[in-house]
Amino acid sequence: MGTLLERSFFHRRATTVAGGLLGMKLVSRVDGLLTTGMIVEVEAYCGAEDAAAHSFRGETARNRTMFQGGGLLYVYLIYGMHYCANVVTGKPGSGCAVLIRALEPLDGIETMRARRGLEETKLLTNGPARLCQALAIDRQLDGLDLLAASAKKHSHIVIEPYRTIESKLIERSPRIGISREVDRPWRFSLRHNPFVSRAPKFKR
DNA sequence: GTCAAGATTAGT
DNA sequence: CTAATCTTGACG
Repeated sequence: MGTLLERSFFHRRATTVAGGLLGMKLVSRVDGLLTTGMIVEVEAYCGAEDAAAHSFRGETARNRTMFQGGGLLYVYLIYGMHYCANVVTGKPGSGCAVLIRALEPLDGIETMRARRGLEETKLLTNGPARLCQALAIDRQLDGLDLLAASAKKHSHIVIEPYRTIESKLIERSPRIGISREVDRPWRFSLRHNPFVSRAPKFKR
């Protein structure tokens, strides 16, 4: 087991936390099955100052967790069929979070293959909804505290330090799949990592 | 109440 | 390129 992060790690700007999450290990224990992966791609979303964020227009039943403060897991359903996982950042009320977009599979790869119905390792966790399916993350886990890892809990999700990433290996680019605030370079990914969902692209 | 769009993915 | 699939938020 690795070291547990401090709450203060998450109480910073979403863009800062986003860069800090690269190289860390996302650990899932669901149904007694362990699956983990190194975070290689994320995107920052920040409340009232970011029209692309779910929290932009204030708190609703769906985005409630985004306003509960750093260190919680925010999970939402998109396109009626896919789940996406975010790490809430900032202080309560700020409505900021970091979307986990891709992982490099580490432990429990056979479990991931079974959940995804695929053999190809590269397609297991290289997308926000794909990694949720591989690690069995769904709306039931929304609001879970990433710092309250308890061996007693049937299911838990935690993040722990894994690799130190040099800043020169971090690439910033525009976020994917949004229609507002399209030029903000708030997507962070590890250069040369084959599990990044899509090659970074910039407007020309 | 009605309705279009959505932080995506898999398949043609 | 498009279907899949359904919740959410905007508007009246």
